[in-house]
This record gives sequence, structure tokens and C-alpha cells, in this order.
Amino acid sequence: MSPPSSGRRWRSRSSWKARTRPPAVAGRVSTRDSRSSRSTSSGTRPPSRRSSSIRTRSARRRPRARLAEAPAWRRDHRLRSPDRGNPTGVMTDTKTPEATTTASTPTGRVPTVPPLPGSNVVAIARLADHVGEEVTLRGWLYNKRSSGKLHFLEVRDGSGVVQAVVFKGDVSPELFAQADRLQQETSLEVIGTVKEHGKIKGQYEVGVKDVKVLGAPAREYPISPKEHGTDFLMDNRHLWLRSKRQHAIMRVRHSIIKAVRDFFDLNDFTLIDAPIFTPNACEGTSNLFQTDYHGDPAYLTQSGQLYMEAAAAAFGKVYCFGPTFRAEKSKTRRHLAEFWMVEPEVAFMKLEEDMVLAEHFLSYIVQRVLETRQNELKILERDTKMLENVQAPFPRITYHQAIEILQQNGHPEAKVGDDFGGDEETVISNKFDRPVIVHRYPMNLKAFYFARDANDPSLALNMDVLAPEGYGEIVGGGQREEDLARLEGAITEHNLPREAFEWYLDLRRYGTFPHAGFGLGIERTVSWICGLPHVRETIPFPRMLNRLAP
RNA sequence: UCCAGCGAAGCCGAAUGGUCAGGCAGCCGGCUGUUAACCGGUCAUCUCGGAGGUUCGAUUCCUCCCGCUGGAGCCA
Repeated sequence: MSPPSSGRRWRSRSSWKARTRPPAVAGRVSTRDSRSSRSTSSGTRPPSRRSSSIRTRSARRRPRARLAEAPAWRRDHRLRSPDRGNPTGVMTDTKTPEATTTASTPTGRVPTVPPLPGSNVVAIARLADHVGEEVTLRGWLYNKRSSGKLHFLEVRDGSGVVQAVVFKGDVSPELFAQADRLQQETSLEVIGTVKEHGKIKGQYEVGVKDVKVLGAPAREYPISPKEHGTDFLMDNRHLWLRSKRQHAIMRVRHSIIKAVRDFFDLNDFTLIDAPIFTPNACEGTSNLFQTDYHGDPAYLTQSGQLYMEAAAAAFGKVYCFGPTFRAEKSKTRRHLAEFWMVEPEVAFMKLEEDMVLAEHFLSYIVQRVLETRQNELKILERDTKMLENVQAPFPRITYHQAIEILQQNGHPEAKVGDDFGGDEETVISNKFDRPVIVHRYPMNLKAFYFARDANDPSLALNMDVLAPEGYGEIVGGGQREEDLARLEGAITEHNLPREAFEWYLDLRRYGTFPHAGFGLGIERTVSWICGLPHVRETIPFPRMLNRLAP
């Protein structure tokens, strides 16, 4: 059930390296570099205790202070502005002020809404800042254990889980008896003193003084702390989200999305949202969900790309991030009917730079998650070794080389012209120790808008990034056809309704320009980074072939 | 659409052509340090997904249907 892990290292290491090292990127970041830079931030105090003015000042000062101690590759990047010499404007510096402040604390920042006067409600994630103090927790009973004169109440409040210890000698007999009767998922207010855990160093617990039941369950909570079947859990998705594992996944998802936005912000992209209702299929391949739009058919978008091409002509470097929909009857561990996609598009960018952008983008996301979500990855029992390898540059192979790899590895029937299924993608990606870029597929396998390779017009200037460990394609993109006549020809060849694409053809009529971009599926990325066997747990409320509820 | 597997109490789940083991949760009790706690006790007519068939007898074998799961095609 779990995806196959790759113990193999990629073979032709030197060959791809020599051929494909991008001109603007100094070299790969070693694990040691990233670890040492991580340690600079992890020792800082949580931001809650700092005043905002200090925080601003230190954030402003930090880049310069770091510059002196930064390794050479990083200094290099600092000095190179996006407008000079770096074609994509991609910066690999992983330390943003946000990244620094969130590194050591899950909740991250100073609350913008001040607590009510006199209230001492504390988030469980912040208990370490309140050792010795009497605090109030508000949350739900996650689990309960007892031992004679002690009850151990595991309380969760969304920020974390803590053990609240009710000692018979500390509370009234009534309260002690009541604590014994508390049911799972009762909502509570717990008042007690924060102290170090009786057995585990570095953890904290609360010595209970009082417990108030805010809401007792009307019936038995269906999800007991034991195994359950997938279907049952999916039927109870609204409750399942409360469990530790789901909590960890959603936190990682959150961090991935934040890293996506930070990456594009840092590299001067503008967020341009694409519409969700569209009048026509933009790729003309997949099945779309049709809706009624005041009497006319409309479809739920399957990609924002065509709109991003228009936006790139207006803003240069753009991206969109939103839900996309596919009505395919796919029932696999990699498919959802509704999923979230990130799609950057850059004016005057060509395929080679597109690959550089994609590999730096992915590296940034993975390294940010490693910095900020170690606890969550531990809960998910994710082996992070393979993730630490995710550093640009990635190996690159052509579609033809990929076919050769397949032929030599148990797929002798593979031939030029075939597309890759999940199985084939796994065979290819298992040859490498990090994501691999496969480029220049046959044109007839690809959507109409791809540019052709000038050296071989049968090939598309496209690229897919295959994630390691059997997770398959997570990025797909490439360079777009910029020539009006050729694009018109492609629309005709694909039997697409010409009228619907007039606006799109306008982009070639009025100052056409080379441009490229890609799409990244968020759920597949979350699934890969978390090491999950199925994408259904990576989105809060999945929409799948046979599931529209809850 | 096709292929394969599965369908038993709130949940997980063994066995079986002759009437559902065990466990979790629940309930009662025990234990000053437990951490998917543990120990003892207790509980459930669940027509063993539905319909039909074979049989003296089916949860168990066969057929169809429904549902679920994984996969193929398609895709991120």
C-alpha cells in the first residue's frame, strides 16, 4: 500500500550535472549548509515576547548580519539582483523573516487580537512560556488514562495536546470523580499550573486545580483511539480532522502553501487569480464538470494557465493559486475531483529557465517544511532523508532517455510515443535520489499550447517533474507556442472551437513573447512530503469519484 | 467504462456448510505517574450488505444487484 521507497542512487550523476547545471545558480546547497543556517534561527526566542518594533528592527538587520557569515553560494545570490544576470530572478535564500519567526513555534506570531483583560487563557503550544504560572486552557478531551489517585486528561486545543494531571489530593472528591467520568471530546476549561512533565524532559504538563465542562458529548464519540477503516473515517471526516495525524498533515499543508506564497513574493511575482467558471476547456482533454451559467453551459476550471498567459503579458511574473476540477472517473491514490494548483507563468522565460524555476521552487518548499514542521513529520513517521536531498539542481533527462530507462528496467515494451503511467513514473524516478525533470515529450502527447523544439519539431518544449519514492508527477509545464499561425494550426489540429480561443490568440497578435510556466498540484506535493499513501488525507474535505460528503 | 479484492455490534476483526472467537469503545471496580496505559468484571436477538439459487441446513458455495477499496485508461 505504501509507495515503494527508493534505495537507489541515480547512476549518471556526472553526465547530467555537466550538461544541465543552470548558468545562474551557483551550485547545489549541501545538507551541511542548510543545517547550519537553520541553527541560526532555531535558537531565537518565540516572537510573542518581543515588541513589534524590536521585531521589525531585527528582521531588517538580519540579512546584512547573515551576509558576512553566509556561505559563498549564498553571498553570490544576495549580490545578484533579479534584474541583473539572474534570468529567472530565482533566489535560493530560504530565510525570510517569517521563516525565522515560525521556526521554533507552531503558532508563530503575536496575536493581533489582544486577550480579554484579566483572561489568562493560554494556547497549549505556548505553555513553555508559562512554566510555574496558573493558566486556563480551553479545549477538548482527546484521551484519558487513570491510575488510582491520578487522572491523566489529554487535552487538545488546536494548537497542541497537553496532559492535564488531576491528583486526588489537589482537588475536591466531587471534581476527582467527575474527571474520571469525562467522555472523549468533551469540551472543557482546565485551570492549573504549568510544570515540567513528570517523566519526559522538555515536555510540559498542567497540574489541575479545576475543570469545567463546557459541552458534554450528546452521544459516544465515534472515533475511538484505535484503528478504523478508511471509509468509516472518511464518513466522519469532520471529526477525523481532530486527530493528531490529520492535524499534522494539515499543518504541513499550511506550511507548504505558505512557502509557495513566500517563494513567489520573494521573487517578485504578482498573484493573479484565475476564474473558476470558464466557458470552454482550456486543454480540451479531460472531462470537465459542467454547470448552468444563466442558461449557458459553463465549466469548472481545470487550469488557470491560459489566463496566466494573459496575466504574464500584463505583469511579467505571475502566479495563481486556487482550486481546480477534473471530472475524470479516476479512482486511484493520486486523484481528487477537486484539488488545488499553483501555476506560475513568466514572460520572456524559456524552457531551460522554467526548469530552473521549478527546481528552486520545489527545493524551497521542501526545505521550508523541514525547517518548520519537524514535529509534524515525526508524528507522520516520515523518513526525512530523501527530503533533505531535495536541493536544486535536479537531474534532467529527455523523454527519449526516460523511454530507455524503462526499456532497461522491466518495461521492454516501452517505445517512443507512449505516455507514462504511475508505474512507469515510479521506475524512472527510482533511478534518482531527488526529483527528476523529464523534458521534450512527443508533441502529440501534449496539449495544443506547447511550443515545439526548433531542433526537432515533433517534440514539445515541455517538462514534468517526477517526485521520488513513487510519488510521480507533481509538476508539469513548459514553454508556450508564441507564433500566431502555429498556434492557430494547433487549435485546428486538436479540433478545438476556434471562437473560444480568440482572446487567447490576441496574446499572440499584440506583442507576442516567449513565455513559460508550470503547474504544481498541492495535494500530491503534500502527500509526497508527508509520505502518505493516498492524497485523500491531504485536503480537509476531499472530493473524489464516489465522495461528495461531508 | 474495464479488471481485482472486500462487505459481520458504534469501531477493528478470527474462524466456519450446522448458527459469530477475540479486541477497542461503553458500563462497574482496582491501581500515585499513566502516555494508542494496565488489571479484574460486565454488556450487545449483529435476520454476518440486499435479492435469488444449491442444500436436510448457508454468514460460509453459486448468480445478480448495491456499497467500499485498490488498479487500468485519463491526469496534477
